[in-house]
Amino acid sequence: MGTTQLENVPEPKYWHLKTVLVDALDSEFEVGEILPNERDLAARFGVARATLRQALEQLELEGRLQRRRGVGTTVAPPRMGVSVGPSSGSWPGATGDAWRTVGCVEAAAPAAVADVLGTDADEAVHTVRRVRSMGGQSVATELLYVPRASVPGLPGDLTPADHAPAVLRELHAVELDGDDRAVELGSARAEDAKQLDRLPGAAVLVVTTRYFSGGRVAAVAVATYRADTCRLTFGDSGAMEITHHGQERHAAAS
Amino acid sequence: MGTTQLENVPEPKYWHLKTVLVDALDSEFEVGEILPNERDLAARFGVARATLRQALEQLELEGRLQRRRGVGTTVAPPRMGVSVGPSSGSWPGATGDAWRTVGCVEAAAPAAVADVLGTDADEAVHTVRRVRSMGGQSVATELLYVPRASVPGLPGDLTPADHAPAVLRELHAVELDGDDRAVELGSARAEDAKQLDRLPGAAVLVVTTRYFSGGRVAAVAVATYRADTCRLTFGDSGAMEITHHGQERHAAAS
DNA sequence: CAGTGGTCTAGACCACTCA
DNA sequence: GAGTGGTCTAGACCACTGC
Repeated sequence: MGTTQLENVPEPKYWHLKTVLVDALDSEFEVGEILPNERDLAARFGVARATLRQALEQLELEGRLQRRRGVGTTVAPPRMGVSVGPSSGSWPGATGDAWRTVGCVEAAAPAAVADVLGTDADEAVHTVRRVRSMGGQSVATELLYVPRASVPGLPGDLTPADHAPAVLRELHAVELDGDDRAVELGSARAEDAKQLDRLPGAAVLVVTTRYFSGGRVAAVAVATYRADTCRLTFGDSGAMEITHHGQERHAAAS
Repeated sequence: MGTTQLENVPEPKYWHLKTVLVDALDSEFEVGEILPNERDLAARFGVARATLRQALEQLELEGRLQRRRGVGTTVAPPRMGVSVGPSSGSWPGATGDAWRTVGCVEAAAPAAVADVLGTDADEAVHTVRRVRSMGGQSVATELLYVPRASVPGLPGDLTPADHAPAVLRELHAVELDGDDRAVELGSARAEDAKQLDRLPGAAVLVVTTRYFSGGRVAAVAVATYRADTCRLTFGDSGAMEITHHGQERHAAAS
């Protein structure tokens, strides 16, 4: 037959929608500009709102859009480059680091963390919560787990206000042999989402850092970064520090 | 009034569903076991299929589930730890690295890449495509961009089969000053998705590596890793290499 | 209060895998 | 061809923001 198989693999509508929207974003919109609302956009493209939303969700995941309930959808600025190490041989909480301590409790760590620390699953560890801000917005939250055995000199009677500083101070007295990092995709738990100004379940990059001392894991930090707004940079080697503020975005051909 | 505000913040159904499913996964299912189909699950929980799917999607994103069209939904194994550097001062394609070269073309790089390389937007660069496998499945694809200026000794007449090896060979003759990495969230383009055995749009971790030589960026690699199955590890410092094969998963309390 | 994005429903059809 | 997940629709209501 003469059928030339023009479109045997019709791509999904939301996928095509995405490319149309990306083109529009690149050519007709400025950063911070507000898009028409979802109902209007869906009508304009002749699709159901759910389909339009599927496209918007992916674009938000890719850091191209920012949506806020009750407000609207805006064009997002390029992702920020956030340095996550190596820490050049220093403990967290060293003077001048990018984190702000917001509290500290003593409680059992999650099973996965206790596993890495080598502590018992129900053993209480110092848990310091910290927040990292850049450009006026919170980009990450962190839980730093420090077993009691790693800070033997810590006094027993501490006011809540003194707890976190004391743990960090004791930590700095320990010799740090090195550290180790892993990055994976996660979704924000309710508590983290709140501090990151996102909804629960939002995509986050989870950075797990192991701090070694005396051949053991002396502390573990689990940091969750907003995946929509952050690009994590690992400044290995003594190479130049270019901050890459490209005018263009990822726009590879399919 | 005596109303004690029992549930002023009703969490979404899909969110609650997720926690129920995670508990079930942890207690009643084995890795690789196949779940009931979506229509049955939705009926069992008394929700619409779309709502059930919203929960499954997040669990798949978190690497807890694996869904395959025409087959079913299975319980995923823990994420693989994949080492992504630092490269200990060696170029890509060194003997013994984890990648398999699948082709090489000479074409204009995406704008974002040309920006980093410092080449003209329409300047053709050598583009080597590679694939990384672990445990019998493809976990990442990579495009390595090498400007002509970085491999001046490359002969002009190359068969397609010789192209990639020749580029890598020339590269190895260049002195490598250091490298640099950034990680961000992306979604798989059609071509990458195919090689990763995922659907287009699947969540991926994009690792951008800059290779420095002579004070310039001599090459750039853009690698996309399956976000559902991979945990990227950065083995900084000479610290011990623990491969962390925890029996327990992330299970932090809300 | 009007307008926004977030959640949810109850269907339908399609693309794919495998027996 | 039966059964699976993937896409899509046309509604509805809710939670939140800001005027």
